[in-house]
Amino acid sequence: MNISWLEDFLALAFTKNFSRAADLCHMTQPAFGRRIKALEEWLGTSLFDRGTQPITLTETGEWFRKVAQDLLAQVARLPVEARAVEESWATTLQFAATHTLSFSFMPNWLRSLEPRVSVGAIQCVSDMLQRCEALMLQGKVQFVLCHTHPHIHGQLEAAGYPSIQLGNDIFIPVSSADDQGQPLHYVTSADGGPPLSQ
Amino acid sequence: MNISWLEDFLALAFTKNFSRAADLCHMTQPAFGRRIKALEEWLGTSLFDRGTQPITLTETGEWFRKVAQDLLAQVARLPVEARAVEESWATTLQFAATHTLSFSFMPNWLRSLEPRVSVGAIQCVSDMLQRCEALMLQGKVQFVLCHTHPHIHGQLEAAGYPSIQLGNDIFIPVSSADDQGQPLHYVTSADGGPPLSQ
DNA sequence: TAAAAATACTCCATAGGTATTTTAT
DNA sequence: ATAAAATACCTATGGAGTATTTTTA
Repeated sequence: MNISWLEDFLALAFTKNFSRAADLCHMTQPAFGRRIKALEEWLGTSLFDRGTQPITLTETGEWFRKVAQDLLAQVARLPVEARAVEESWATTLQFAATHTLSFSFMPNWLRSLEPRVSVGAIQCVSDMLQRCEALMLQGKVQFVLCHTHPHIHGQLEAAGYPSIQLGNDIFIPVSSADDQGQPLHYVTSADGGPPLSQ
Repeated sequence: MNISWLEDFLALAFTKNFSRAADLCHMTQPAFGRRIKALEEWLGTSLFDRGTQPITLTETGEWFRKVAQDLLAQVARLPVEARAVEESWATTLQFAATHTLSFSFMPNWLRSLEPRVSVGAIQCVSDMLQRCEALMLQGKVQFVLCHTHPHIHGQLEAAGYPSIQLGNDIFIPVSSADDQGQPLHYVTSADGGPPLSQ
């Protein structure tokens, strides 16, 4: 099956004339005829009655009209929707946190931020420390929330990811440097409470 | 866009390995890689993160998984549905009748048949005599219900379509001869009332 | 008889294959 | 060091074009 066969079909259903429809589809009449035939063979039914002049749609053809329109519309929407999904994802802040912190510290912390900063969509994966670290290094999350841990500390700092003390032994490593190596997102712990900015 | 790109995508989303997926799709790895790239370019978003081993689906890719499955299922249904439409159409008796008869004689006649014969689906076009005649000759209807008219009488009989007296000046020409020239459908007007058979 | 669709045949562009390089763990 | 993806280049097949025949009204 070829999606463009559906456009061919609609053109022919509209003009009821192979030559004219072929023009609309920027093709020659024989090429166009072959494509319609291919569609009919794939469907296993004939869509047009060639025994009349002008040609007429069979009952199946009449049914297929709506089907083809719907399918084409759906397909045309895909690139638009895909970009929308990507966009909405790009504008949500990605956090990774250890299981404990994601249930204890994080909800309270986010709630405490709200009065002072407008926090948009936030996605938080809760996982083992090791996995959080991997997500950060893969660029899948912009922030990791975890207890101090010499191992990560060292590895991330060495990889050029600064990390910031939040309170007690909780800190947030920062990732997503831009092309010039400047961090795009960061967290400060100024004046006893951490505003979030982008 | 190419429908088969969706199958490629699903294979890759499943195996998370270009070479393995290429095998599943009976292709070489470079060809397969190009097709995935083509799909991503058409969508305007990347679906896989190549910077990891094994590769991972992006968020958009995760979304596209369901979309691709749905679309493929829809497309796969088309040939089945098309045949169903054709089949149901083929088993309904096609009538054409003049406007007057379709409103006066025909309803009563059909009702009178019911007790004696099982009449399946029936489709009746109501139109001018001339158009009914055309439908019959085009094979779009199996029966025409009309008042006697020397012109049609002669033309149809000459074309090998027998016609049967129903009552008064109403008669039914019979069409749809099979390959051997035998009429497939016929109407008898035996013993004062016409049973319908196929 | 004229207009349109089907057929026969040729040719070329695109899509796939092979060989190799690059990349990530 | 190894397994996997990307790149470069070549090849071949499917699909489009041209010329012609067949059909329908």
